[in-house]
Amino acid sequence: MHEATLTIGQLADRSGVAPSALRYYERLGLIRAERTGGNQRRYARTELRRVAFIRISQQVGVSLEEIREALASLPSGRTPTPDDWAALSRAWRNRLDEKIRLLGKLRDDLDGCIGCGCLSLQRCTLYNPGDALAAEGSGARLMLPRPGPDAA
Amino acid sequence: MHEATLTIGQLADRSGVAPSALRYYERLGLIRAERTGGNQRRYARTELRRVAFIRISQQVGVSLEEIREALASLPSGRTPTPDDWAALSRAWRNRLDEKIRLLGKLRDDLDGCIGCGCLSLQRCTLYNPGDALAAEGSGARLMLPRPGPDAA
DNA sequence: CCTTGAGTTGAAGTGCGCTTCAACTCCGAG
DNA sequence: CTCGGAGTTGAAGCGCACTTCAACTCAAGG
Repeated sequence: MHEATLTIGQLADRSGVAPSALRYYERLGLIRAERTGGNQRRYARTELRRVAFIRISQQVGVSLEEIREALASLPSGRTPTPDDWAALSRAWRNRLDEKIRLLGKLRDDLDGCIGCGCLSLQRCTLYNPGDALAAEGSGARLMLPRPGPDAA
Repeated sequence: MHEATLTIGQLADRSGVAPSALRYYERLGLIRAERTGGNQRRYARTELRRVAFIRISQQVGVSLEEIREALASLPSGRTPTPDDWAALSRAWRNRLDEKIRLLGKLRDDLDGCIGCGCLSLQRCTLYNPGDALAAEGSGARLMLPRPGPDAA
């Protein structure tokens, strides 16, 4: 009881993430696991934190690849300290702030567009997400929606 | 010569949405087009507004299916008036407000968690998927509680 | 030892939001 | 009338984030 490591089922239960997803994360290099003699995964408890970070980041709209890159900034040799995590979280916080700001702008623009009836026009600030984001965000690439790269 | 209707290429140029996407939207019932004798699509200019609404909504993280439902609330008989659009936009505005609120909460929680080191714990408000901050990105995924016979 | 439930793998499937392709038609300028 | 770019279709493919499946092994209780 309360052992040093977790089975995949235990990690799944505690994190709320399906085992299949955890295996998938591992394949992508987002989390790690040791193996028992019988080849079963055993997770260090710190992996719980990584999984939490992954899910939280996803809620902010970050892709797994980007999350992988972020996690790669954690020290590989030692167990990450609270400071290590704080550094990551700060970066995400900026992302959140920027995202909140953009949504606020979108909302205000939407209000404006209700009044002016310009909803269909490109010149409307609502309708040029790329420019609007690039023009103002020092935080760089934010919430470009899914549409393909050459939707031009 | 500023004609009454637009070809798919014209609509694509003016809306910034690829023709293939426009056909896809039509298949899903998000936009409509008349046909020429030769079976080519001709779009009423009001479709521009629908397309704009679609793209804006996607930025807020709404799925095409939900957008379809929203658009279905527009009057089918007549051309939607500014008031019709305003009603839709108001609903979206609420959505934006809610989303902004959730992101703010996420940010504050993240701050709190940096301090308390609870990033890995379920009791952390960050980690409660119930809020379904659906994020944008590839298809709004709900963080479904794991399917399966947990209860069984 | 036997059984049972949890875990293992690679491969294939799913859903969304499209894009690409092949094969064909339309339409307007010359 | 010819030509070529724009348009048409259904079917297939893609990228992401997973899930499901089949076939198998492991681990622990009786």
